[in-house]
Amino acid sequence: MSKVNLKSLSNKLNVSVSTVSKALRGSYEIGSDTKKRVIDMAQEMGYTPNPYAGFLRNNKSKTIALIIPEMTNNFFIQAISGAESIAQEKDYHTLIYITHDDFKKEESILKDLQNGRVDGVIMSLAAGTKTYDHLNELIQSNIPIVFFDRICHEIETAKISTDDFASGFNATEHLIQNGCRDIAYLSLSENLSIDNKRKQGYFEALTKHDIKIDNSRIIMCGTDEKNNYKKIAALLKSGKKPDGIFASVETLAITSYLVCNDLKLKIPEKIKIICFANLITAPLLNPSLTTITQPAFEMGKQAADILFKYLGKKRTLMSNENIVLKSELVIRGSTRK
Amino acid sequence: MSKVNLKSLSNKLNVSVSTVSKALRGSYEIGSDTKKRVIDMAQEMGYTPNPYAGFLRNNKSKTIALIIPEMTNNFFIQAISGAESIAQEKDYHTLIYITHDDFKKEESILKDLQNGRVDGVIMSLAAGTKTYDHLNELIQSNIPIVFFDRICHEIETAKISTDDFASGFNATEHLIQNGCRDIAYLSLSENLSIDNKRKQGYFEALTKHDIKIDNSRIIMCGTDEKNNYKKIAALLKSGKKPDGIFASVETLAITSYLVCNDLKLKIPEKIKIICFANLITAPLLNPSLTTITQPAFEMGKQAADILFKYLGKKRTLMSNENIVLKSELVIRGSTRK
DNA sequence: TTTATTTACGAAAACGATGTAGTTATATTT
DNA sequence: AAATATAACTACATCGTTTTCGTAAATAAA
Repeated sequence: MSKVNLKSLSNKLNVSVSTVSKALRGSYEIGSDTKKRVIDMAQEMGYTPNPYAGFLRNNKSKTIALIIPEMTNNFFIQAISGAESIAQEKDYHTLIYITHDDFKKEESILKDLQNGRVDGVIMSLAAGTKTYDHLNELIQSNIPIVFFDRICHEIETAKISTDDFASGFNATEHLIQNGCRDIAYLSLSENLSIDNKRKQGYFEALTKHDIKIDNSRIIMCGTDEKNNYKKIAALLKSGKKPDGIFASVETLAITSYLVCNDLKLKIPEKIKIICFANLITAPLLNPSLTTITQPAFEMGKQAADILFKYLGKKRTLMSNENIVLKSELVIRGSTRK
Repeated sequence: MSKVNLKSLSNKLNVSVSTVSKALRGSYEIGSDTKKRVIDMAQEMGYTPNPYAGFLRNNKSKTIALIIPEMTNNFFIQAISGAESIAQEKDYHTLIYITHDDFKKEESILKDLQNGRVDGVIMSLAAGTKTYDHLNELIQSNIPIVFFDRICHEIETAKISTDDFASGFNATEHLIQNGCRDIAYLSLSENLSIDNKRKQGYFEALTKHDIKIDNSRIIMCGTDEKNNYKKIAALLKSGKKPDGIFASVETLAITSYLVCNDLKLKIPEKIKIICFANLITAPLLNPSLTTITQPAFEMGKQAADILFKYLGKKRTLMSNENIVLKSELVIRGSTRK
């Protein structure tokens, strides 16, 4: 199958390459009969433009990048699903990158995007990210970034997040109201602002209800499941185990459930669990899991919307919008009094 | 930030563009001192090559496409996760497309890929796909396709699947051995070979155990959750409801659970459920869900491996490999006798 | 009829990187 | 010293588009 491009079309039709190009783009410069001839022939020969030629010419790739920390978290799946749906609507293509919460990987991915491979980036920070030079460099290369969920306050750009402080507060207060007095907070990473805000909300609720803050109840988990299991198991095996667990992310709640299963610790009788999660199976778990559920799909959509709004305009600076959506506390069996 | 490209580098260094290019690619034609000068300057100015220029020149994009039917299925998430991990290893970029099980969408996505946007495609067919012209066209445009799971037998290329017939047989026999005599099969789509094979396995097991095949027990579900709910609810509300359900995909089992919850139908006492699934929460459900679990991550990896092996070689035809991995039957509470 | 305008097209220069085919020097061989 | 080889570079065409700038013919205005 020989290549069909503008040149081969122009040969067949005995017109110039520019005429073919203009005809296909519907330029007013081309007569309507010629236009039809060209379009028909293009159809017949199955012409599709070489995307990269156009990108090179216009410095526009019609491609965006989605950068997420991991795939084993329904929140991110739903969020990229939302972003992808908008991209598809806008006839954009979507590159996906997983950082596995590794700073080095995030850095190298961004570097790879610097020279115009994408028109824009939608991302959520890796847990391991503490410095932001790589982000600034990308923006200085004229590639806009929209953050969602794990946003970076230090960068001036658009950010979509949820009311993490309030949610952390509500989750904790919900546990307290259902009888918990000694609540452990399972943290994913100290680097993440969302984690810190959730934790601040947790502190605030404890304070409000006159419960002494005990820093040993902040369990520093991470991305290594086995390690998390060990830490949570140690917590729940200890003599003075907590009566409530507030897991900052989905996987930590799942691991907590597994530990409780293995230790034959009854939820919610012996310990109550609440968790940030977008699990479809949350209502079907044993017991059903009380969650703070973020509007993940909507967040992805809005992130994409903002990005495309910006891409439509010409080269102003991306504004420092800070969109905050509300999460929903869905009360289920795991926190029953 | 003005653009840094070969030309701007060559200006700074007072050498030609070709020298810069060759120096950066380590050509033997360039003296070692010049080489160092160039490389240092490139480093200093933060040069990264414009990807599209190279693609245009070499007709290679270092990009692959992952095309999947949906994201609300952990199988696909794990599979693309596996494929992405290999792509990242090989320094390839990964475009992702969701067909939402829609043939038209699949068709238009493939058309969009035809002119060299990607070097290869890894995909799973949409449930709505019955004709394969769009697939053949892509291959004729010299873009190789590797199928996984929802493979297309009609196309000569590499395919990664699991032992669906055997799994269907085993799942059904497992139900029978635990006392079921009237098993409903929840089908996703008649178009999909995997669905048909699973169903054939189901038939075979029924026959082996002298259970009459009843075609009204084949419930044609689809991608519309609400509709599935209605159909399953109708099935379980009817006077002669089945004593076992074999769900061909994850979501159908989840919906079945929801229906049973709402109808207060006890699993596994009143009805047993088994399902193809890659749910992390399967052991935590109420009751824990017996699954046939496919090696999804491994399938994605192998699909990518084969694709890259082919991309490494020069332009032979893609061989008609048919790799079949084994799924695992994980017995849990939902099929307990 | 002469001059301006419109219509419909073509030539050619980008976009940025690569690689072939020169072109100088310098070094080596005869 | 002349011929040849080698080292180290440069010029330029190329990939497939898009787009600016021409330009010729046809039409309209003077």
